[in-house]
Amino acid sequence: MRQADQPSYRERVFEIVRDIPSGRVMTYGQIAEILGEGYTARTVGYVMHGADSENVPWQRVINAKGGCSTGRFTLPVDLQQKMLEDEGVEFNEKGLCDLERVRWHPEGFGEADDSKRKILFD
DNA sequence: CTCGTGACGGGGG
DNA sequence: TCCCCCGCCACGA
Repeated sequence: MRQADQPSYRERVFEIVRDIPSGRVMTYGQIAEILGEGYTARTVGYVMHGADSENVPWQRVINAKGGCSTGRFTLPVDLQQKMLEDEGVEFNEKGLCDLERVRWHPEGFGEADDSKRKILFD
């Protein structure tokens, strides 16, 4: 089971993903930045590759453009987008969603209050 | 041990 | 605005 003192690289990522509430999303890079210590968007994506067999809401992790990066194989983009739309996330005709609106900020990291962000454009 | 790969990201053309 | 290229790092062959 556990590799003794193995910090379980994958588990770190899943722990954060499980904390993402329905209707919200996080990007690969965002998760990598929070974990730090050698984690990059690239590696987080690698970990998420096997997330479908884990007990995590993998569909809530998308790329920095606001779209789904699945589809190459394993899982179709349409499925992930459909699942997110089912949670209330809206996508435009380009298959992108408004990250400023649906991005989830874990407690203790950066600003959890996205209500202030709107002032920047007002 | 070395080499290539990938559910990414961001800068430049 | 869209497309291409290079950098990042854990993993498997």
